[in-house]
Amino acid sequence: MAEARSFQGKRARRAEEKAARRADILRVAERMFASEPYESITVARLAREAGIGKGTVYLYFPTKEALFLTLVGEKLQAWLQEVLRQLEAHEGPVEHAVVEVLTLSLAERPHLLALLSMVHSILERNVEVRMVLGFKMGLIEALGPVARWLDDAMPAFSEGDGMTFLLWAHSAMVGMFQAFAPGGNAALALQDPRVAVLARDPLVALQSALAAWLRGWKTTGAVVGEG
Amino acid sequence: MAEARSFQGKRARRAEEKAARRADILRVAERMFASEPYESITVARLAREAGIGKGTVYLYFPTKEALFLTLVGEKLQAWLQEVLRQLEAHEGPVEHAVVEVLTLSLAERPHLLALLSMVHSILERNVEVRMVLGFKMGLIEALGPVARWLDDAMPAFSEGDGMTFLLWAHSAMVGMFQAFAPGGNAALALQDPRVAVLARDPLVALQSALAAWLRGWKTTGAVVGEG
Amino acid sequence: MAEARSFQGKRARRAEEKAARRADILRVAERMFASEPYESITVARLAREAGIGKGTVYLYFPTKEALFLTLVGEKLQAWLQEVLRQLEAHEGPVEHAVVEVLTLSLAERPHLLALLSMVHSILERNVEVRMVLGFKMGLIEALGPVARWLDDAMPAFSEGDGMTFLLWAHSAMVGMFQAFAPGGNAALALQDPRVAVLARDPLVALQSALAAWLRGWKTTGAVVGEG
Amino acid sequence: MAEARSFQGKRARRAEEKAARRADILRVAERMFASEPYESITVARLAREAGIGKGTVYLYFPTKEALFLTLVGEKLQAWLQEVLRQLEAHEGPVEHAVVEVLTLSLAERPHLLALLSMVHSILERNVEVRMVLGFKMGLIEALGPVARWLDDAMPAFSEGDGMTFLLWAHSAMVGMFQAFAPGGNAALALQDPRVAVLARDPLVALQSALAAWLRGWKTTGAVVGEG
DNA sequence: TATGAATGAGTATTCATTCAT
DNA sequence: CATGAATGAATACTCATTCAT
Repeated sequence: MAEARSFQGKRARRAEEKAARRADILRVAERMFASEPYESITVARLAREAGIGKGTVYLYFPTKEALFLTLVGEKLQAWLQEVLRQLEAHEGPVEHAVVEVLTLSLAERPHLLALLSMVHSILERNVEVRMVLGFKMGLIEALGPVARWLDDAMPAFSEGDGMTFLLWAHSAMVGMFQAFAPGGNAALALQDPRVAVLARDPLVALQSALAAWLRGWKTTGAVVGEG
Repeated sequence: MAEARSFQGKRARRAEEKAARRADILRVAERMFASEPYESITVARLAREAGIGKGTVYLYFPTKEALFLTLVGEKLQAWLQEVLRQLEAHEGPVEHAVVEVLTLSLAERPHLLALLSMVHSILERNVEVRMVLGFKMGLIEALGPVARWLDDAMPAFSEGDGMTFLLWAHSAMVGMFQAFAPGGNAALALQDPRVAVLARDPLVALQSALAAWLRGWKTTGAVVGEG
Repeated sequence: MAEARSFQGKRARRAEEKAARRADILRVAERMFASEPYESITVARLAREAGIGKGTVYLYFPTKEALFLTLVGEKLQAWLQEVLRQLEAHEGPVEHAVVEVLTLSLAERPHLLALLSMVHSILERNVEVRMVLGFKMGLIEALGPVARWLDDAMPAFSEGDGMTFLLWAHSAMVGMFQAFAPGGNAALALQDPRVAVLARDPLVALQSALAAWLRGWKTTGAVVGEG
Repeated sequence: MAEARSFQGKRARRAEEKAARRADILRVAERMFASEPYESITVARLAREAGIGKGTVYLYFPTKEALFLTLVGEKLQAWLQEVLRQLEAHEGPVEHAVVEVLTLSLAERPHLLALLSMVHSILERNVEVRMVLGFKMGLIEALGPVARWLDDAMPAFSEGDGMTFLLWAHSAMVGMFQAFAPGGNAALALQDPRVAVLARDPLVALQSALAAWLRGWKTTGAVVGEG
């Protein structure tokens, strides 16, 4: 029995170590992504910076894409939990709170938008359907509580409108980030005064857009996705 | 095939013939993009399907990216011109017309959204700043008349709001297309009933979102340049 | 008869024009080669700078290599003619004159060495045997008089030694130029003090080497090339 | 073929095994270069003939040029070591020994001259300065002992003359090889009796030229760096 | 003659992933 | 468990030359 416990202990310790190493890898990936584009991050360098072997990365994640998809999922869930927490503690008009909470919490996570914008390009290639599905189900799980809170708290919202609003918001976030905070040469081009009218602050634009949506909200009816 | 090879062996000596061949190449590119992702399109195959030599493609476009950027620009301008035409001929409430015209004309151009969603990934890499700038200036030129029409026709719009609305709409279009009409495995995953709540019709969503924006519109002030 | 003469005149004028245009092309090629490596010179740019069409270049030279081979031949012949002229007018010891004339006249033709060093790499590829042979026969024709002059004027030389010496000199010129006046990164590397011992002035080295050969000359016997 | 594939499937984990595989690659490169020009050798074929994957080549050498530069360096050092060994064991007049040793040892290494003649064309393009510098420093290290031996053993040599003589010899070797043992169509042209006077045996010419230099040697003074 | 539009061969290199050790 | 050596697929672009006009 002592032996068994010891074995259990070992396994537990092992499991802890594994989780820690997995977290390590994700942390390194996050740090790297903060300063360089996805394509320029090689698994070899990621492993080296994490102090492990290349092959070891593949003991924890089946592919490079899966690794970053996991990262996005975690950051997204953490953000949504924080959003829910802040919403539940809000004061003043709910519409105002919703807009504020969403945009301000996003401002504190500068890389989240870049990660989110990457999801579709990543999801669409090199990841198995099963994993995409897993990600999306995790997303629903994270969105759910916020959506339900919105359904309840927003006077103009009928059931399901919370989720619709969140999906719209997500689309706007991604679209505006790509348009107003592009990378590479597009960023340089945006600095030219001749195209100044196209240069907007992504978070300001998002804020205005979300507020307008809420002001003009009209329930969309029981929306159930097309098959 | 015979049609595609219509130019083979001939030499485009007059500006007219050269423009025709250029248009030919763009047409082939458009056709190919309609059925496969950008990355899988090789210049060699594009040339073969156009019935010309690889090198000939490079007589008309400096790079593969420039070719597709030109394609997007042309389709975008054509769409915006059509939008303006329909807006000027609209009947009934202007808000309703704006939403209808934008979404219905988009529905008639099934590949435009895919092209638009590609722009940022293309612009951000492999294209010279000068060319990005050229594209963006062309975009402004095409957006301008529509934006001004909106400024005038929309009671709730102050000067500049037309352009802001169009930029928001563009962002929403791109973001919603990526979220609701993804490619590859993401499309397959979206068909699973467990994530049905994430599966929306992109054009319906866009329509509702644009309408909500207009209903809730509150002038954003004279927004110029980056905030 | 008048008509025939007129025709002859036309032909003659045409012939003159052709020669002039051919010379034009060579002059432009020479100017370009003076400031950039052979590989970076494109026929298209050469034609443009000469104010003619690409195809026109090929009316005067069968290949790019042939064009430059012709250029080398002309410069080489001009140089050897000048060398002979100066040798015939020399004063003082003949050995000294030979070395001086060869190196000083070379110093006045800064690009000749680069052209000469190119010959073998060019000859070995893309030029028909017949043309290589023509070049070499022209070379013999130009070397001949100088070689014979050397045979006569140099006390230590037997018949044939003049040509042998010239061939040795040519080899040394090419070898030393490649070693001591390289292009690209090799030139940069040579500037490093750690390899200073390898950095020599090519003309000084050539001068010393030629002088040493003459001082130590011993007739090599009737050398007739291996078949 | 079986021999070439001796490593296939194995993994070189120890430094010893890695050195062996590296040597293997160099050996294959040497064999290929013996029968075809550098440009026609593709890394893909090199790898196939070595029984390894394309990528594996790049595990051992950063570029194709670096691979061949390494090859030249190794052969050159081996040759110079052999030269020094034979010089130290020479009998009879030192001048005679120097000429004999240099030319005869070269005759036993038929591909060395081709390799050496390639160096400048390779060094001048596609290789980083650092690597050129490394090559040149290795060259100095290999030349040094021979140069010093010459300084001591040759009565006519002052300090530094040994190195000067070796550099001259190197230039003559390269120049004469290119002139008298060309490749491609130039070789064919040289067989024509009309240019027989240009056809010399490169090693015989080198031998005579070196002997003449030594006979006529006059110290050049302490030559250091560029003149 | 002159033109320039058309052609198409040709290749080094990276990097995610596997699997022998 | 961990490692890192080995793998190999995959592709835009240039430019000398030709030949229809």
